[in-house]
Amino acid sequence: MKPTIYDVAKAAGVSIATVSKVINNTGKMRDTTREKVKDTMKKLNYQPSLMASALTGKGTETLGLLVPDISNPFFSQIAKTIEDRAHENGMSVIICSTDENTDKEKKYVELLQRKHVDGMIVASSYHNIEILKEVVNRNTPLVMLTQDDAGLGVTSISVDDFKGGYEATSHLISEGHRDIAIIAEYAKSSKQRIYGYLEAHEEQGLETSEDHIFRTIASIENGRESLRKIVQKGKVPTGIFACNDLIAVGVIQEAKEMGLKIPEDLSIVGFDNTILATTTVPGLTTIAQPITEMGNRVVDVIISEIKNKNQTKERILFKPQLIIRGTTAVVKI
Amino acid sequence: MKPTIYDVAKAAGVSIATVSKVINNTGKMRDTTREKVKDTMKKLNYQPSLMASALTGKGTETLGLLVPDISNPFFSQIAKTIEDRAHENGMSVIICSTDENTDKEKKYVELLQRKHVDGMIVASSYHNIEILKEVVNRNTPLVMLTQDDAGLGVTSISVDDFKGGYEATSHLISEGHRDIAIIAEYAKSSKQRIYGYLEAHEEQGLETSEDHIFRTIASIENGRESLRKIVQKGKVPTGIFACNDLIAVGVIQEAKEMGLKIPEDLSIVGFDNTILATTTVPGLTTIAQPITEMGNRVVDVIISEIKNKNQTKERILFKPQLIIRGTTAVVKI
DNA sequence: ATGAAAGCGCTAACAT
DNA sequence: ATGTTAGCGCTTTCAT
Repeated sequence: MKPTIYDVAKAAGVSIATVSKVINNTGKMRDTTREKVKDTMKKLNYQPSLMASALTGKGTETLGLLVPDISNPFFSQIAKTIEDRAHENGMSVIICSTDENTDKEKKYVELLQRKHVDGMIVASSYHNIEILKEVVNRNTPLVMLTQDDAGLGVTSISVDDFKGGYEATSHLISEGHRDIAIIAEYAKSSKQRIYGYLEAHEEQGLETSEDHIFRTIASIENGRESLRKIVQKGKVPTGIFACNDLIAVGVIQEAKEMGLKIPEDLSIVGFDNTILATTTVPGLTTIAQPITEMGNRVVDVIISEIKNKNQTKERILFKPQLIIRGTTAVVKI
Repeated sequence: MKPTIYDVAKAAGVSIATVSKVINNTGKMRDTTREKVKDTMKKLNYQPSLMASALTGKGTETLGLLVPDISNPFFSQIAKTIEDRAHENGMSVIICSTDENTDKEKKYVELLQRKHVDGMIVASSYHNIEILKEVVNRNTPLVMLTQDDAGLGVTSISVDDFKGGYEATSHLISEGHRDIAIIAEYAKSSKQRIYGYLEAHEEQGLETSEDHIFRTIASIENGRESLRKIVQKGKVPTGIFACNDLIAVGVIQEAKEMGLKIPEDLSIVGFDNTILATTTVPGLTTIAQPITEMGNRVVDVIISEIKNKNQTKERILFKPQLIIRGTTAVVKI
């Protein structure tokens, strides 16, 4: 079965200390010895146990990533860049989908701690703050992605949600829309997007009303349902700002089934600029998050925190970018 | 910092053996003792180290999952169900995207072994068979997903690719298409789909030619490029069977830019039935893989292999299902 | 019913 | 230059 350091030592005729040294490329020794050990490692197909070494104080070289749902394209896309960057740095990542469920979050966070992950990236939004605080107290580097720091005093990386909401809404307003609904998520980030939505209206001296603000959880089905709710409320708005692409797609699909023409009868702006935004017809006008940059950055940050703890914490906001495609147009009079 | 079993033992006034027993719910002891220990575990917020226990022979409660690319919706969707099912069974999963790169596969497989994963699910297609053999030899349960067993003698779970290819093609043929191209991947599964494509033709006494078989790697961009190549070759076929939805979407997009009407000028069938198939316009006719069932099944299998090794190995084929949407129509005369 | 102690595979000080 | 040894946090057998 799996050879251990002892097997290698015996086969190479040296002590385990020597083997350990060649594994870690530390210490000094005769070149011939090093070669001999390397050879026998290869011959035995020896693979040092990361668990054993982690137990002696070294890291586990694994990162934990908490997302709401890995099957949501936004998260799978960002997970991919996180994974790539992590591997470039010799780390792998355990992905957990919380389904925006506080119990699951708790369970997964504890699990990740028991697995001794070297750091945790939290891109999931429902929080049991106490749990996360525990993590921080226990000195496990933790950074928030797509989220504010929830009062934890950790660094957070996200897009400028306020600005994104502002730009999405301003675009609609500039096209003449005066009756704009917003479908947000429950997450904090959505709150900022709502504020941006409000700000854009206010700036133009436009009224807003609670009636135009809807909330749901990200999924195509929920997007459809939201549109149904909006329509039930009475007058159909001319524009909808959906706080993510998944919801926007749902709105598009439902609108079509209702016989609403897009963008003639209804303009839609999404958020995220995932792969979905390019596959709808018309293409989805949306607010792009710099997914790759954010993913890379978050692992850079967490790795530097792992290397030398107590880095200064920051709140990093990336610039959102309005991508105009076909789901928005000048409002019909 | 993190409390250990010693801290708990000391605080509770018992030995670590006793604490271990309550952690694992083994052995007998006075109820009061058990309670006392439980209480102090709670008070100290103690979380047993999985690494330490793994080192003593228990499992790591971790599964490794190798996929070509987690940002491909098919894989992120199946990863989600795998993750869910795994967690239901107290296991978490480390996901690695190989990018269909043999070197990466090798690197990740070794990594996963060093991390002592209890089992590995391989849904990635380019194989360094030797590496995988090593895994099997070392007695780490391994099951192939979406792939045949590559001569490893392990159980494999996939859709019936041959049948899927046959049905996709037959559908096109039944709509009157006589000039059908196929865009496949390099994977083994694609080979089966090609055979299905061939079979469907043969059954109808229709000619086929190598000229109509194209290969690429799954991505929208490669789908677009493939269509360009097909067009360059001369006569544009009336039907295209793309071996996955991503490629199909690329074909649709490129076709539109070329001014080709879908399905009037070109009928398209995809494969997978991912979220993308519902967002295109028209909706994508595609071959559905039972993603949830396959995902659940694969973890059930691997878990039973982990529990009692040497399960009988099988080749499990799920039934594909043709989902007719809007990208296919009777051929124009 | 409870505890002492050996051992899992490795690292890192300390000897030689 | 190389080896000895004491942990790391836990499980498990064997005593008590």
